[in-house]
Amino acid sequence: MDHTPIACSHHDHDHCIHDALEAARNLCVSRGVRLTDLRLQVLELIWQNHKPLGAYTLMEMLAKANTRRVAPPTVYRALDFLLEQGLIHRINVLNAFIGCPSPGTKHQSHFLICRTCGVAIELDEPTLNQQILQVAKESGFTVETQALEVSGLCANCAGANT
Amino acid sequence: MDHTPIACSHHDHDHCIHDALEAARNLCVSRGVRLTDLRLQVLELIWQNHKPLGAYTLMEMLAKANTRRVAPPTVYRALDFLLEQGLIHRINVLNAFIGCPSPGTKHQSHFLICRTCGVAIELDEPTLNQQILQVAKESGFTVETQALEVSGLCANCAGANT
DNA sequence: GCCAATAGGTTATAGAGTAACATATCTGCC
DNA sequence: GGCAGATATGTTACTCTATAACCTATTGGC
Repeated sequence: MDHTPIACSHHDHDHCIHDALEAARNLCVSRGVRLTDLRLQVLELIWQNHKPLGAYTLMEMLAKANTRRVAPPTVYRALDFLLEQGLIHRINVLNAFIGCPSPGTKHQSHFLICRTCGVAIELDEPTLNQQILQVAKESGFTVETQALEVSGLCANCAGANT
Repeated sequence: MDHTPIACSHHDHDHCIHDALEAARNLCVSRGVRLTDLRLQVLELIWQNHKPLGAYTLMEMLAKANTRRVAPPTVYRALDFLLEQGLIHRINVLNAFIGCPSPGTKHQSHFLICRTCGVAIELDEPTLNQQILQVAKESGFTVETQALEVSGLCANCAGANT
């Protein structure tokens, strides 16, 4: 059984971007929070592809897109907002950020990360989530957040090496 | 079912330290690599408790223990060695390092991390590991390393709040 | 239109990690 | 023992990541 993830396959990525921004707008309206120009722009840049982007990379991209140059706190505040709203995830192992394809629902932040092409594939496996919660429970541990970061080679990159 | 992890219970921690250092010495001898004074000292400091320590914290501890002041590359090289030998793990979400209680065997780096007391509990759940590998396989992904970092409250800290 | 709250701008600095090169120490070999 | 090559550590400087503190601008409700 081999289900190639969207992130790894040829696809209409404009569609991904459009959907993500649309979902973000709706979510922010329904929650009564403000998706400002800056926040939207940062989210759009993050969605440029399925690869996590660092804060400083985003700063450079902002500087090119706009005339204005943005200082670190500005971009970090936008990132903090997007994280709080569950619109993006932080990939700890890369110090980088990636868009969440299903904001508004539960986020366990489970990723497969390719060390060659840099793509990060978000998993949605309730069973895995349940098992982690179960294991934690057995240790008397109260789970607040989870971060599973599996590093290796995606199907494309592993295939190219053989 | 509730198995309080060692890290969270009262225990003879000198025993933990002793065992860890003994295991490290044996492992290094059997592999023909050099567990130098510095590396041993760093490992010992990391094992002071069951809480991850940052590289700069370790530097300060080294400076206090010895007269000599150690520069970042020195401590990072020791940490790199210990990581390579599987004697410690890196906790990405904390930018910190913690001793591995079972070096020499497979390391999946699965942790429960308490945000209050800072303790990090290493899990040893082959079933969980298998499931992660299975999920990755279904996406055609070749796993090289895993990092599961579950944050929340340990049994002690959760109990103290109720 | 005013006020309080929220968002963004600015400067400076803290924290984490590494590159590049110099020196020391440890082997194995003669 | 002494030498050579490999391994380990010291040193300086720097890059990358993130935040503190303070100020200004914008927004939305009254």
